[in-house]
Amino acid sequence: MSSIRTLQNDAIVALEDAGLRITGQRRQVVAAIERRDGGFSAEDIAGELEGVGRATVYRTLKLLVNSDVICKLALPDGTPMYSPSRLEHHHHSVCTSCGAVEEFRDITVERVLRSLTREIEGEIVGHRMEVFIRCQSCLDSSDS
Amino acid sequence: MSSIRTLQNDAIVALEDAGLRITGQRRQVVAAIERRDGGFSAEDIAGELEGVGRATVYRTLKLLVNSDVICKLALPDGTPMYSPSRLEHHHHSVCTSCGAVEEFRDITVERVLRSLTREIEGEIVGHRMEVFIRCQSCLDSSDS
DNA sequence: TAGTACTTGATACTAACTATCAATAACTTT
DNA sequence: AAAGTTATTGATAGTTAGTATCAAGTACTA
Repeated sequence: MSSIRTLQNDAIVALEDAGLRITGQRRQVVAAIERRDGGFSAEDIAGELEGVGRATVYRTLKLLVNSDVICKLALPDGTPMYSPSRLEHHHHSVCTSCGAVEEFRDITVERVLRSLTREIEGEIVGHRMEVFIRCQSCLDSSDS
Repeated sequence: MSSIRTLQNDAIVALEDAGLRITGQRRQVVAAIERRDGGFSAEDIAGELEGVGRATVYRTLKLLVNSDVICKLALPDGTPMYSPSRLEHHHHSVCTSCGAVEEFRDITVERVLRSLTREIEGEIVGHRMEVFIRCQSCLDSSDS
C-alpha cells in the first residue's frame, strides 16, 4: 500500500507521529487547505468550513505549522498568511498584489546563516525570510 | 549649527521631509523610543506616555516606520516589535529569550537577493529577514 | 463496557491595530 | 499678530487574528 505524497497524507502522518488523533474536523481542515493552492488565511478556512468551529480551525492550523505541514508567513504589513509546505527547507516569495505564495530553496540563504554564525554573538535558533514580489501575471495585467 | 545624528534629529528631519508637522506628541513618542534601547512594543510606548493617546502612538510609529526611522519586525509567533533603525540597509537578530534586538548588515544577504532575481519569476519589491537567537547573556545565565 | 484522555465548540477575552469625527494645534497668509 | 486653512489629536467604537475556559462529546484502552 504505497502512499503518494499529498498534503493529506503528510498531515496525517505528522499528526500521528505527534501522538494526536485524526478527527473528522482535522481532516476537513487539511482537505480545505489542499483544495486551494497558495496562501490562505485562517478565516478563509473557518469561513469555508461551516461545520468546524473557529477555535478548532486555529488549533489545527497551529498543529500543522508545528509539524511543518504548512508554514505561517506574513505580508509586509504583518498580516499573517498560511501556505502549504512542500520543500524541506525553504523560504517564500509572496506577491504583494495577488497574494500568491511560492516556495523557493536557495543554498545561498543557508550560506548566509553560516556566515552569520561568525558575526552574531549568541546561538542562532531560527530565522525567517520572505521575499516580496510582483508576480509575472500581476505585472502582465498591469502592463496593459 | 551642526547636528549630531540622534534618533530625535533623524526623526524630525524625516517628518519634515514628508511634509508632516512636528508636534509635541510626536516629539514625546520619539523621545520615549530613544530612552529605551533595543526592541519595544507599541503598547510599551503608549503605556509610558500617559499624556499621548494610544491612537496617536500607533499613528506616529507607522509614520516612523514609513520613513525608516524605526523598523517593525516580528517574533517567531508573529508578535510585532519595533526597533530603532541605525544602519542603512540591515536585518535583525532577535533574542527569543529576552527580546533584545540587534541590527546586522551582511553582504551575503544582498547577494542572495541578487541570485533570487534570476530564480524568481516576477519583480522583487522587498524582503524581510529575521534571525532568531539566544543571546550571549541569556546563554550565560542559563548555563549556571 | 467502563474508564481515561483527547477534542470540540460556544463564548468570552486579548492584542494590536484602524476608522470616525469633533475639537484642537500648527503652519500660512495677510 | 490676527485670521484662515489644514494637519493632528484623542475618545470611542470596531476589526482582525487569535487564545482561554470549560462543559459536552468522541476516541482509544483496558
